[in-house]
Amino acid sequence: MEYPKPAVTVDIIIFTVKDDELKVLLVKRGIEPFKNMWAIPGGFIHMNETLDEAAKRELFEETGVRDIYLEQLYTFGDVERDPRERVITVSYFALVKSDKVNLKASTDVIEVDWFSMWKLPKLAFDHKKILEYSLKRLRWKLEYTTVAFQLLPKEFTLSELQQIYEIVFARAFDKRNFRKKLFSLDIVEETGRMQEGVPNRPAMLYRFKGKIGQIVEIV
Amino acid sequence: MEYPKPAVTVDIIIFTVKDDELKVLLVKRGIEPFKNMWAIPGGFIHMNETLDEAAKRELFEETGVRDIYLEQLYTFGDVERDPRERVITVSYFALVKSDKVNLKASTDVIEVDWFSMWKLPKLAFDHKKILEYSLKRLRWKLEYTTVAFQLLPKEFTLSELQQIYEIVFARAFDKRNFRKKLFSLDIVEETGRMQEGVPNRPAMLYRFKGKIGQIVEIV
DNA sequence: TTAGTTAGTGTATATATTACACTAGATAGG
DNA sequence: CCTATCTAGTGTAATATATACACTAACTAA
Repeated sequence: MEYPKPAVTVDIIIFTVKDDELKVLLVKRGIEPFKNMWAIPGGFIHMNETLDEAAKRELFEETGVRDIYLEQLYTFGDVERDPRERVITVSYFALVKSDKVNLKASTDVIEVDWFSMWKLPKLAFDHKKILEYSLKRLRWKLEYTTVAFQLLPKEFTLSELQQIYEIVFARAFDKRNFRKKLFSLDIVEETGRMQEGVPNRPAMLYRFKGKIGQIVEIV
Repeated sequence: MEYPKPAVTVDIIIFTVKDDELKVLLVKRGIEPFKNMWAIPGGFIHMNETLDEAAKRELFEETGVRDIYLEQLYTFGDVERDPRERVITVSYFALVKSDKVNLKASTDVIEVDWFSMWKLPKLAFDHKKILEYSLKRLRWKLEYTTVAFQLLPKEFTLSELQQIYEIVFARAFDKRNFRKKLFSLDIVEETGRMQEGVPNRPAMLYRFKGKIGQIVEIV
């Protein structure tokens, strides 16, 4: 080993939509530096796993969820971003259905919780910057690809889908235009079944028939 | 140092348009592994520089060019991508005007040259994969941002600009529609001066009046 | 039976995209 | 100096896409 090497971590920005809000999963650190402060979950990579594998492992450790939409976001490598030593972090972002998630404090973590993107606590390291960046990417992804369906169950109503978009973009869309555009893309189909147990007119249930992440302009 | 750490490099995909072709700068390696094979230029990061700084330094070392459009592309971290040891590489891509570039073989490099993207030699490491990815990003960038102006001198004709697009996308655009769209974006202005010394009708010279990298749909 | 709630639907207007062909201004060569 | 060659520069009609907008339908709860 000729030269000193930086440490390399992966950080996973895990988004969900829950209680009509865009939320992100944060962990309260149990160790220094930034002990007792909230941070994006992550950890050091192992020498025998790829970056994607490290990200999947971390995601599973934090949420118990596998086989979810996960993509590399950006690599942050400022010299002083970790006060202990040089640490470069490869960030990933993931979209999960919140009801599938089993929050469990893991090693070096005191507490795990969902936070509204509009009411974030003070964050460790440069994690505020990372979250700002990830919101931009999330919006881009929803606008130009089909990743939003990751946030919905297999069968969903069109109003639920539209709500995801309204929550992430923090603005309203026109119902008729939203549907017109969606149908023109030919990525959803009727299941033939209706909502049950709702206190108002039940909506048709649809299913996604495209490919997650495929590039189409949705809104 | 508690855990083993991977080495971290930056690789710079340096694009130019030259002789009516999209070209990429490659170096012939002077050391093992992959000695005498062509590769994307790059090198290990220093402990006291950020990733962006490392990329700028490498770019300058290979080309003598500074202050050029440079952006992070993707981080590649497969376990076996370097046969010696675990190496993670953060790739960047840069756009340069080829006439500003001063090719000079640097440390561990036998030879430096431009290669057409359509006639690439066999490449070291996973560099073929990296170049394929970078072409996608390049096209995306030209389509949705103003980075193409980085490939042109301060004053240029609209045909020269259109040619950049035709070369990168490997297809023809309609001259009238290309100009109509361009003018509607309000990102170029006439200089009032004309081409000189051309053996045909001289074209108006324009200058870019937008901001490099700003997001606008160009084609 | 009524009030409250969400589902579902169509049209007209404005804007953007596409396809397409000729004239203008310069040089080079006979 | 005339002609051929080359690239510059320009407009319109047809089509496709995006936007703005309001009422009726189906269900539950009181």
